[in-house]
Amino acid sequence: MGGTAPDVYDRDMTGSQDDTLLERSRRSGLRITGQRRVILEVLEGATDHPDVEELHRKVSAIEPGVNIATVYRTMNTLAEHGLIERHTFEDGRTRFEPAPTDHHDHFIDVDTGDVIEFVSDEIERLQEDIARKHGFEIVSHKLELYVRRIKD
Amino acid sequence: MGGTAPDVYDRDMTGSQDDTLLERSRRSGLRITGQRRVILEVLEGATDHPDVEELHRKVSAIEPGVNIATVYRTMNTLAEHGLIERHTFEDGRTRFEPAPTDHHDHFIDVDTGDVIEFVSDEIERLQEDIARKHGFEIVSHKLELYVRRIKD
DNA sequence: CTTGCAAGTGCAAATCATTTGCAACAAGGT
DNA sequence: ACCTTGTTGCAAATGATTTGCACTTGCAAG
Repeated sequence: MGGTAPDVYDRDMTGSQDDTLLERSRRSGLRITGQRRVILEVLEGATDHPDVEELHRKVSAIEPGVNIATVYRTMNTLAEHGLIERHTFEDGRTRFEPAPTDHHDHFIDVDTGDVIEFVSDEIERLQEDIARKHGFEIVSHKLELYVRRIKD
Repeated sequence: MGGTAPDVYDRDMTGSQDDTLLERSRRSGLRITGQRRVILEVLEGATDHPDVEELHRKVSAIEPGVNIATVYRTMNTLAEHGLIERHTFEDGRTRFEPAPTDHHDHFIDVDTGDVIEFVSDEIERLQEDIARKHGFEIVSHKLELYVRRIKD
């Protein structure tokens, strides 16, 4: 039974310094500007998968005057450097999350719009099998389960 | 990259009423206008999952003068009636396919852009399990495997 | 510290995909 | 043939995202 649900994300890296988005950005050679610092902070603190507008709102709450075009540009830059991941769910809007260390898929609660992450090695394995059976190798994949909470 | 032209539309008319998009649309109470007839024809003949522009191009080739807004509106109407399905892959554009009789998922060939359908009951079942384990019931889902052909 | 300059930013205008208001039109029942 | 109502064309409106341009600012080298 590989059914344990890993809901806890362990950010603690043994011995190493912090592995914040900010540090990783710096290491990627990005310039750390005032507005970027805030954007990164917000991004890191977000448990959900915010879209640009949401980010811009939260960023503006901390430091007003940051243009939304800057948020757009920053997201693009970060994505190019592999520091964040873009998602496009059914709703159309593009949403982001800090680059995950381990792969995971998403539940999208159709009632609340919430996005919840989950992992299943079994499914991952099954996907490989199927792809191979069709003569493909998997480059990446996306699994989205649009769900509704069961009430009892 | 339109590539190879798929022009064999084999329609089995054995004996009784066919189950074309056109017929199903008629049954759904939609008015069959000249432009719709063409759009439906193109849609049915498409093996790939065309986007609006692609559709409009192909439709225009058969009958010029069909406005792209009409294609957009028709796709929305068809989708509302469950006659086609909308997809949003990584590329951003919204693409369509005639409503599948049985559920399936997609391989997207990252080199060619081709979209190939596949089914796996095993995966379907596994998804149910996982959702239930998290206290959800599945409303719908989307599985996209971005793949590359294995050459040996 | 200064300083130079490329990277980053603000702002507005431009793009892209998609939608919509409205007047003209036509499908399909009567 | 007639009427009602769904459809269409067109152009203008949206909404999300990008871009040109002039102006800052990080930051590394002096």
